[in-house]
Amino acid sequence: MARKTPTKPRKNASQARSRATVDALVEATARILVREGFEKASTNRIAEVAGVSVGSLYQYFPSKEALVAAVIERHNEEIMGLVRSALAEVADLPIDKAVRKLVTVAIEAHRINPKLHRVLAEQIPRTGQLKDVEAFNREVHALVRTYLESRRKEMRKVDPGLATFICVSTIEAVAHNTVLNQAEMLTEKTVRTLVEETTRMVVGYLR
Amino acid sequence: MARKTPTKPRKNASQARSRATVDALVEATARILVREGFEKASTNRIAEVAGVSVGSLYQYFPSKEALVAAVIERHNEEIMGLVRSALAEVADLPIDKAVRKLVTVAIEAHRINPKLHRVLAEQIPRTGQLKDVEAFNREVHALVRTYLESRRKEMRKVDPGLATFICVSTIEAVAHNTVLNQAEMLTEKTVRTLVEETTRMVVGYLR
DNA sequence: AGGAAAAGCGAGTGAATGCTCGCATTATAG
DNA sequence: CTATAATGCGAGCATTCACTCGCTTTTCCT
Repeated sequence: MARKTPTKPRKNASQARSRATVDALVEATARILVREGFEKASTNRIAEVAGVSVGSLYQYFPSKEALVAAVIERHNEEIMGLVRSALAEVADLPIDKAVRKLVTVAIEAHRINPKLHRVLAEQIPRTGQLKDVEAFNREVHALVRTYLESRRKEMRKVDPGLATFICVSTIEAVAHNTVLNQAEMLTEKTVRTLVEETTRMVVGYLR
Repeated sequence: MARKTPTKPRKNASQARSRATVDALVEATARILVREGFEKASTNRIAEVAGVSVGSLYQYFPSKEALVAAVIERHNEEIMGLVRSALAEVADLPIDKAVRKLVTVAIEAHRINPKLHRVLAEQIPRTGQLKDVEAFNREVHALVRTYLESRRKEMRKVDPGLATFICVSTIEAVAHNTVLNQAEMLTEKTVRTLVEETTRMVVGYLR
């Protein structure tokens, strides 16, 4: 005997098969977004690419939006993982070492899947995921700010909130533009130079 | 006697009335994008808001995309006007004065119409306007780079291309995030502090 | 084995929307 | 004033697409 009504309206995957279906759907959505663009990502096409029927799609996702949201969440978790562990790793290092690490990680994070990152950035406002992404942003700011405050001795007198804002904006922008504009023609040497220069700028600013 | 076929397929407005129609359409598109969002910007709705019929719309714009492109172009011209004149004004000034001015102008440019700026930024890839926006970006880079090269004496040894990239990215990001995140609660004092801090960072980096 | 629940199916529905086309109205030229 | 071009109109066509529903197949449990 099962809980609730026999026809569960939606969500929840209990058997292994259905979990695979859910994964396939999310994966297919991501692939289509990257390879064919947002407009081609119709529910029918997603189901087709996932090797699943539309009906099944709607058993796990109440709407197309929910699918895109799932992709966004997966991608954000991936990035936040990198950022969190970088900041933990860096907690006891002096400012210059820490900034260098953070710049490096920012670029790495953007390189995970640049095209997906781009498409998602464009689609976030549409999915009502703005709130979640803002939360994600606030977490980054809070973590960086905490670090900066713990290193006040090495720094000149600055408003920590303002300094965090400027540093995070700068690092994020350099990483973003580097990966998205300069396409895939990024030699290791170029990246290293860029990291050095950005680090120099930020560190110079902080002390 | 007129040139060409009597039924001109599209484009071109010769009489005053039709120029007004074109303007109304572009203006209506911008208003809808800002006030109701991209998805509400159907051709029927645009025509309605412009006080014009769909048929007339299609006499001047071959597609919905073309309309959005026109809005983008108008907005970009507005911004480029600011940027060009700022860079001209700044050509003979030392680095610190110049950077301060550029940061100020960047924030001003973003404040022209923040909501429109946001919506357009999201929609650009969809309209095939990417190329035009890249051109616009390249112009900014070229102008800044020329300035920086003319001031080499005041600077440490840096690759001018790299320095331009980092400076433009930074200034753009700070302006962007300031206007888009901090909403409209921007006191003049906050803005001034931000300009000072950003200027300090960039100038410190350059020399 | 057999029954029930879970998972899967896909043709079909209804609504939205980009765009066309034949006609009406307004402006211009002779 | 009249003919012709320019501009404007808006009902409706064609298409796309999110989503539903009745049904079949697979899995689980005893």
